[in-house]
Amino acid sequence: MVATDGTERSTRTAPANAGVPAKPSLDGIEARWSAVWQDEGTYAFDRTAERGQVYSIDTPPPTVSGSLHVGHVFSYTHTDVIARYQRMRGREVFYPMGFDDNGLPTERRVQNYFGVRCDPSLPYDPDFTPPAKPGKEQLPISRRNFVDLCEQLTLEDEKGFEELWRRLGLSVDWSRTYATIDTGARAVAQRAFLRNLARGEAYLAEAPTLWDVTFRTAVAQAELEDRERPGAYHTLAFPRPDAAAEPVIIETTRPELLPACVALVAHPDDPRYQALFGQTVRTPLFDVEVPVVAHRLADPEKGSGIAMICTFGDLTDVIWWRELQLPARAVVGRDGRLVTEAPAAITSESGHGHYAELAGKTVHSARVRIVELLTESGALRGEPRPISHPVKFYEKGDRPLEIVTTRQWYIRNGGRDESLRADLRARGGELRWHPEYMRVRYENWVDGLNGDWLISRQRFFGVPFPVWYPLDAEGTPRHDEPIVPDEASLPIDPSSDVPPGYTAEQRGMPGGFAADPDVMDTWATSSLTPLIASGWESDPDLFARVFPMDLRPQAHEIIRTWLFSTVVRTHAEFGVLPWSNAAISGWILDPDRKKMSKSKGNVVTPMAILEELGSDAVRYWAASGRPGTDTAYDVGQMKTGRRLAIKILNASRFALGLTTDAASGGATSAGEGPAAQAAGIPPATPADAAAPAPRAARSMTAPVSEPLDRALLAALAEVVDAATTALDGYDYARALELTESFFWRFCDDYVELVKGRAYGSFGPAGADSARATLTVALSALLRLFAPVLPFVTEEVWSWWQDGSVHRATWPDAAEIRKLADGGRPELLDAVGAALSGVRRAKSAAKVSMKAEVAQARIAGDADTVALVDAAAADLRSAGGIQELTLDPTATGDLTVDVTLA
RNA sequence: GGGCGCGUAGCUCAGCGGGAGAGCGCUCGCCUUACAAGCGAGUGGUCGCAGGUUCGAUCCCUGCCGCGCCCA
Repeated sequence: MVATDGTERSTRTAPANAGVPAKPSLDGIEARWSAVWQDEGTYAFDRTAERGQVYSIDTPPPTVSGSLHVGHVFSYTHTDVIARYQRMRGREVFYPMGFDDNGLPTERRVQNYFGVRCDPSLPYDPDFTPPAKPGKEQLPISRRNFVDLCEQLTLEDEKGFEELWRRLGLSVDWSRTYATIDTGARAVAQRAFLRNLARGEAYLAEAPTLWDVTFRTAVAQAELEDRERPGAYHTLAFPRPDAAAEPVIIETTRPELLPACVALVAHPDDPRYQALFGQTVRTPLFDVEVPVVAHRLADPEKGSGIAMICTFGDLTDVIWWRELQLPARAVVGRDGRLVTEAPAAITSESGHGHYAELAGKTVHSARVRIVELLTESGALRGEPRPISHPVKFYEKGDRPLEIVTTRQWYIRNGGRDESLRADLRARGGELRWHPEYMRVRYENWVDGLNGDWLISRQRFFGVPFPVWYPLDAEGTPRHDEPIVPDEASLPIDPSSDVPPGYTAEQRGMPGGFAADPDVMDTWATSSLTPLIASGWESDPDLFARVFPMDLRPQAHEIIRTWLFSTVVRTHAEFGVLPWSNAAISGWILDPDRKKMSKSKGNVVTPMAILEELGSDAVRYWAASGRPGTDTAYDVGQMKTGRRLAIKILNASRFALGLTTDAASGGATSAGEGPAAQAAGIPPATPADAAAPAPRAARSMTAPVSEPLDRALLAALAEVVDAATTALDGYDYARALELTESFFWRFCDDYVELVKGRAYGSFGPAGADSARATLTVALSALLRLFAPVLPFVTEEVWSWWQDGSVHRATWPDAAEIRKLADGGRPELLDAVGAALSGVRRAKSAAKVSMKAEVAQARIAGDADTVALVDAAAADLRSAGGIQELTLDPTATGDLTVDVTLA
C-alpha cells in the first residue's frame, strides 16, 4: 500500500505479523526514525492552527561557542517530553530552536581558534583568510573581519549542535531556527531598543560603572558574583587641621585609593564621631582637605566605625557619593591602572610627588608602593591585618571589578523605581513556576536590585546600538540628541550605515555624525527570544498564533538574567508576561555531587554515551530527574533505561504475536470495535478497507469478558489518569515512574497469567478477551512511554499501526475504563500475590518455574480469595498447578501453601 | 548575614499523618520457545539529631547539625 505521503511503508501495510521482526533490536533506530520524522514533517508546526490550539515553547538557545554537555541533554529532554505530551494531547506545538552565538564567549573562542584579536582601528581586509594554525602572537584584524570569523565558526558549531539534538530525538521543528546574532534577531533587538528609547525606558547616562579591566567592558549587576578573596585592613591616620588635635583613625582594604578620597563617613548615631561631623581632616600623603560626614550605611561595627569614601572603591562609595553629593576624584582608569594626571584636588608639591609614584601602576602595584609611602610617612599605624572578604567579579572574569565613570545605555528594570519594581514582582507572581518554590529566586532578585540594567558593552561581536550622535562644530558628540534610524531599515550597523539626512563623508567630521561605538549586552538580545522566535513585527500572523508563549524552560542560575530580563522586555513592550509557565531544571552533578562544568573538567561528552546506550536510554535517565532537582550523572540509570527499551521491544513482539498467531473469530476490518477505539486505531478508510486488515485489529472487536482482563484495564485507566495529571503539572518524572511500574506488572504478572488463555487453551471467547486486552494495553503503554522513549515506541508502533505514535492521541482513560466495565484493579494485585507465592515455593525448592505444582492452597479473607477465584484458571495455567484449593476463611495477608509434584 | 531546597536500604532516589518503598548492588536459584543485555526469589533502613502537636509522626511545628544553591 502507498501511504498518504506517497512513500512505500511495507511494515505498516503487510499482512499481520510480517511487521513484527523475529529479533527486534535497538540498533540504528535513532538514525532511521530521525530521518523519517524529518521526511514526513512529523514535528512541523502547522501555522494555520489557532492560538488556543497552539502550545508554544521559548527554547533556550544554547551557546554555540561552548560544547553541549550532558547537562544540556538532561534539561532539553525535559522540555521535549512536555512538547511531545502536548502534541499528543492535540495541541499544535510550536517548538523552535535557537543558537546563542552572540557575545563574549564567541569572541574568546574565535580568538583562540584562529589566533586573532580584534583591533577596531584597522580597516577591513576583504581578502583576509585566517592563519591555518594559530600563531604565538594574536594577529590583529579589523572588526568586520573579526565578526566574519565569528559567524563562520558559529555556523559550524550550529551544525554539530543540530546533529546531536536530532540524535537525542528533540521534536523541534528544524525549519524554525534562529541565531541571536542573525539578521532577524538583530532587527528585533534594535527595534525593541528603539521602542524602549522612544518610551523613555532606555536612557544614556554617564555614571560610575562596574568595569572589568581585562575585557575592558562595563558589566551589569546580573553578571556579578562575589568571590572570597584575601585582603588586609590598613589602619591610616588622618591629621586634623588643628595639628595638635588627635588624628582620625580609619581602616581600609584599599589604601591605593587614598588619592581618590573625598570624605570620611561614620554612622549618624555613632557617639564616637558626633563631634567630628562637619569638621574636616586632611588626607595623608596627598594633603587634601576632606569633610567628615554622616550616613546610615556606615557600619559602626566595622573597623573603627569610620571609613574613607573614595571615588570609587565599591558600590557603597557610589551610594555615598551620589546621596551626599560629593565631588568625583577618579584615579583608576579603564585599563585598571592609576591615571596619569593627579586629581585636581591635589595641589601640594609633596602630594603631586607622591601621586607621581603611583601613576601608571596597576592597582596592585600601586597598593604595594603606597603602603611603603604611608609607612615612611608614619600615617600607617601598625601592620596590615590580613582578612578574607567578598570581592565583586564579573562572572566570566578573573580580576576584581573596578568602578569607573563611563557613558552607558541603561534600561529601566525597577532597580531605581519602586512602582516598576512592584509591577515586575507581580509578574513573577502571575507566572506559573515548576517547581513552585523557584519563584522566590525571582523575588529575591527583584527585591535586591540596586540600579537599572546597564546594557552597553564595549565589545565587537554583538548587536550594535542603532544610534548615531551629531557632532557639533568642534567635533564633539551631542549625546543628548541621538539620531535613530527608521524601524523599516533595521537591522543597521551605525559604524557603516549613514544616518538619515547625512552623507558618508560626514562621518567623524565637525557638523557631521559619529556612531555609538558599543554593542548590546547579550542578555539584551536573549531577553527577546520569545519575540525573535515568534516573528514579532516580521510575521504578524505567526506572532498572533504563538505569543505570548506557553512555556519557558531554563536553568535556575539564570533566573536573574534570562528569565527576569525577558519579563522586563515584554512587560515594557506589551504589558504582559512573555509566557504562562516556567519550567526550571536542575543541574547535573558528577558522581561526587559536584556540579558538572567545563572549568571543573568533569564534563561528559554526550554523543559517546548516546551512541553507546542509545538515545532512549539517556532520555530515560534525564526524565527520571525530578523537575528542578539537581541530578547525578548516572550511567546505571541509563542502563536501566536501555533495558526498559529492550523490554518494550520484546514484550510488544510477544503481545502482538499472541494476538495474531491463532485463528480468531470475526473478520471485521480494523478500527471498528470498542477496543480498537481505545487502542487508538482509527476507523478504516476506503483505501485501508481494500487491504487485508491486521489480525491484531480483528480481535479487538471482541468483548473484554474475563475479570482478570478487566482488572488490568481498570488499573491501566488509573495509570493513564495519574500520568496525565502529572504531565499536566510538568512532572514528567512521576508520569514515567507510574507508567514504568505498571508496565513491569503487565509483563511479569498479567502477560504470564494470560499466556495460556491467549493461545486458545480455554476456548475462543477467553482468547479474544485476552487478545483485546493485550492490544489495548500495549497501545496505551506505547503512547504513555512515547514522550520519554520516542525511538523504541515509534519502532514498535510502526509494526502494527499507521502513522507516527508521536501524532497519535494521548490514551483516553474513560474509554479504557469503559472496556474494563467495572473491573477491579485489586484483582490484579490479589492474583499477582498468589502467583508470587507459587514462584516463591519453586524458588525455595530450587526448581524451574515450569515445574508442576501438585497442589496449591490459597488462604485469605473472603474478598481477596474471591478475586483470586475469578482468575483461577489463568493462575493454574501460569503456575502449572494441578489442584488449586481456595480457603476464604483466614484473616490477614494472603498465604500460599504449595506442594510440588 | 537573609532566603530556598535537600538529608529515607551499600549507591541513586520516590513516598510526605495511620502497613517503610523502587531501581541498581549483593545473595540464592532457574537455559521458562517474548526477552540470559533475561526470569524468579531473597537480603538490606531506630526515614540527620532533639523537642513539640496528635490516639498515632519519615510525613505537621520549633530548634539544632550537615550538604547544596540563590541573594547580600
